[in-house]
Formats: sequence, structure tokens, C-alpha cells
Amino acid sequence: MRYRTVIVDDHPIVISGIAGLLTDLENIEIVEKFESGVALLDYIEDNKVDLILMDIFLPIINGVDLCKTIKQKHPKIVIIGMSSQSERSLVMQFIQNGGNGYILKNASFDEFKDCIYKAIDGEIVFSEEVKTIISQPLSEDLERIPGLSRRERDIALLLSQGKSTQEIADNLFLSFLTVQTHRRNILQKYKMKNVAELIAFLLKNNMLN
Amino acid sequence: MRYRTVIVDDHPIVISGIAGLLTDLENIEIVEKFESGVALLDYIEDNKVDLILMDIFLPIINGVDLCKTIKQKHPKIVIIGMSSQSERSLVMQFIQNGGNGYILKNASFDEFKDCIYKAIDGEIVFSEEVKTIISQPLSEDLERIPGLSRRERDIALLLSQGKSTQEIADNLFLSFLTVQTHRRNILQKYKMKNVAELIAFLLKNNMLN
DNA sequence: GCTCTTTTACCTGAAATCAGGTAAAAAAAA
DNA sequence: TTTTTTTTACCTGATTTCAGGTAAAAGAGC
Repeated sequence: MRYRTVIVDDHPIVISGIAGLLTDLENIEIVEKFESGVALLDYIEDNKVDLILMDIFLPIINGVDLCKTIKQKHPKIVIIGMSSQSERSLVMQFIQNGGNGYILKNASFDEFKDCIYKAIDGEIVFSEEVKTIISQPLSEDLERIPGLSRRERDIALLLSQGKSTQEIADNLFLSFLTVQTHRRNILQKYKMKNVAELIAFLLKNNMLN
Repeated sequence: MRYRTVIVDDHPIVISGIAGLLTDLENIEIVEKFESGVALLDYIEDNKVDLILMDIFLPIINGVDLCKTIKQKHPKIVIIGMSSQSERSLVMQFIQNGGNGYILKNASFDEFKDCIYKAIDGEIVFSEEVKTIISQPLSEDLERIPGLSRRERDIALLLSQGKSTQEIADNLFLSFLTVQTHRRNILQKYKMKNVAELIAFLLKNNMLN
């Protein structure tokens, strides 16, 4: 079986580069190339596609949303994201929205080949550098951030559930004033202006749960 | 080379079950079994370990935190998470904290074997059911949730950055009262009590960015 | 034993949010 | 073109948060 493959990238040079790499691959047939997501969305409505290699930074509609939209209608299409540089949260978001893998564009030909074959085989794949990005950062990112104490985490968790100071006090059998103090201490510890910013910060850094 | 492997699970029955599966595997040597994370943390300080299979739901310290702690000091140890049932965010969190893979306990022997060998080989692996969990749910989960309008998303984004109503109004060149109306509409749309709960909800459902 | 951190608790006043209402212009969809 | 959704805007009052203090008891670490 030959996999009908589409490439989406807003840089024509990158498209031809990837196309060049892929022509060497057995059973990968490049059927179309696009420079934007909307053109791709039109195309897949009328044509059979098995594999999509897409840049994440695209004009109009970004790669994450594009992937989500495609997967909702065509869950069987294998989608691999690509970008020149990236960060952890972007990669995770792409996977959470149905992506089957993520490759940095500086990956070697062998990495590309490996990842594509494995993705077709049903695996979720990452190029080497992506793997380090999604797992290593915590050693630098999170180590310097002082953690929440147990009580503070309890309170932060209830805050993220929309509880008011009074409700939290009732919930934890504490004085209203005590909870108020904890709230202020947490905000000051991370220099946050209010609970909204705090919750966003804590969730992005995986400090709740 | 034989991989020195440790199993951590608070159900002795599960430990023996997994141990049984693994004895059949070439070059996997089970050197120790633990029922809690603290015992494991002590052990790895004094003994060489290559691979850890750990339950995610553990007493005292949970699997995600345990994985994070271990990886900070011993990034080369391969850690695979396991649980009986799971949800997307938990799996993603585990991976973001350095985990090399995630397997549901109902996976077949072949899946276990495959995942373990691939993880040792440097891949990030998921058992079949985990793959569907992390990618499929969006088609049911998110489709029924009404989206934010463009203006609403602008405002929600600024809220997540800790901006006050007045600051948002200045930022978007709107009246204070207009922003106030948008805030209320967003809260009512998702039946949220306050911005804190709203931000948590939006971030967990990838509705910001 | 001593020290530092955490948890508990209280007071006050300004600022901001939340909840209820209404309504009209503009834009998008049917 | 008509209808619906979105965006804009105003009013009021109760509730809540935020920021500034202080301080003592309990627990963890040295």
C-alpha cells in the first residue's frame, strides 16, 4: 500500500526540501502540497489522504487548530507536526488535539524516516530534540520555582474550582481570615496580581493536582 | 546488557502479576519491588536502576510527583507509568514530568513487552488504549462545548494574564462597562462562579492560545 | 535546644468582582 | 432580506478580593 501524503508549509523552500527527502521513501506518495490550512481542508473533503506533514506556524489557521479540525472529521489520517523551534506546551497541545507525532525541522533524514514509518504504524512519535524538550525542561524550569506548601496547594486547588474564601474556609474547617492570609501569601510568593493569573501560572507549570 | 528493573505498586497482587509477565522477557531483570514511592526513593540512592514500572495511584506520594523527583536526580532511568483506568490530562502530566511511557494495566502481554522494549530504546510509548484516550476524547469532549467568540477570547486571555477589567478596557480600547459585560457573558456561558474557575476550565480544555 | 517554615488568626479600608437588569449598533448567518 | 449572534454600552448594589499591617502556636530541620 502506498500512503497518500500531503505537505503543508507556508515556506515553499521547506516544502520542496521535505518533498525531496520523502521521494526516497518506499510507499510514501506525495499527492499534494499546500501553503495554507484552508486549502488543505478543502482538499481532504474530496480526496483520500493517509498522511499529513504540517508546519505548526501557519497563516490564518494554526497547526494545532488545523489538526483538531481534520481529526474530528477524519480520525484515521495520520498527522505529524513540524516546526523550526518549539516549546513543550505547544507539542503537548498538538498531541492532545490528535496529532500523531512531532518533528523538529532540523531532524536528520533518518529521524524523519523513522518517525514517519512509526507514525503510520500507529505510534505517537517525537524526534530526538522534541523528546528532550518535553521532558528535560522541568529540571531547569521548575527547579527554581519555590513550591506550594501542602495547605497552600489545598487552597489553590479549591480556588481553581471557583470556591470563594468563605467556601474554602468552610471546606477546610479554617477561619475566613486564615484562608485570606494563605491567599495573599501565595499571590505574593509568585508575584501574581490576582487568582486568575495565579491559576493560569500554576496550571501551566503543573503545580496543581 | 540486562536492565535492572524495579516495580512499584501498592497492590501486591499486581506486583506479582507484572513480575510474572516480565520474567519471560530477555534482558529484563527484576531487582526489587516496592509498595510505596518513599521506599523506592531510598533504594535508588544506593542502587543502580535502569527501568521503573510504577503505578500512578500510590499512597503518600503520587506517581507524577515521584517520577518528577526521580528524573531530576536520575534522568537516565526509564520510567513507565501504569494505572487501571486513566484520563488524558493525567497521562500528559506524567509525560511532561519526564515519564517515558504510559500503559493501562489491561494491556496485553505483547503490548507490555513492546512498550518496555521501545521505551528502553529511547522512545516515548503508550499502550493502545492510552493512545485513544489522549487523542480521541476531543471529538466527544470538546465538540459539545460552545466556543468563545473572538472578543471573548481576547478578554479571557488578558484575564489569564492577571489584568483587571479596567486594564483590559484600556488594552482593547473598550469601555470598562463593555468588558464587564463580556466577563459576565463568558462566566454565564460556561456556568462558572468566577474568573479563577473559568481560567482553570479554559486551560484544561485548551481553549486559550 | 534553637531556628526557620508553616499554619493558624485578627483588623481595616480601598478596589474590584459579581449578579441583576436593559439596549442598540454591527456583523454574521440563514 | 430577515434573523441571530456578537459587540458595544450603561446603571445599581451586594459581595468579594486585594493590600497593608501584626502575631502566636505548631511542626520541621539543624
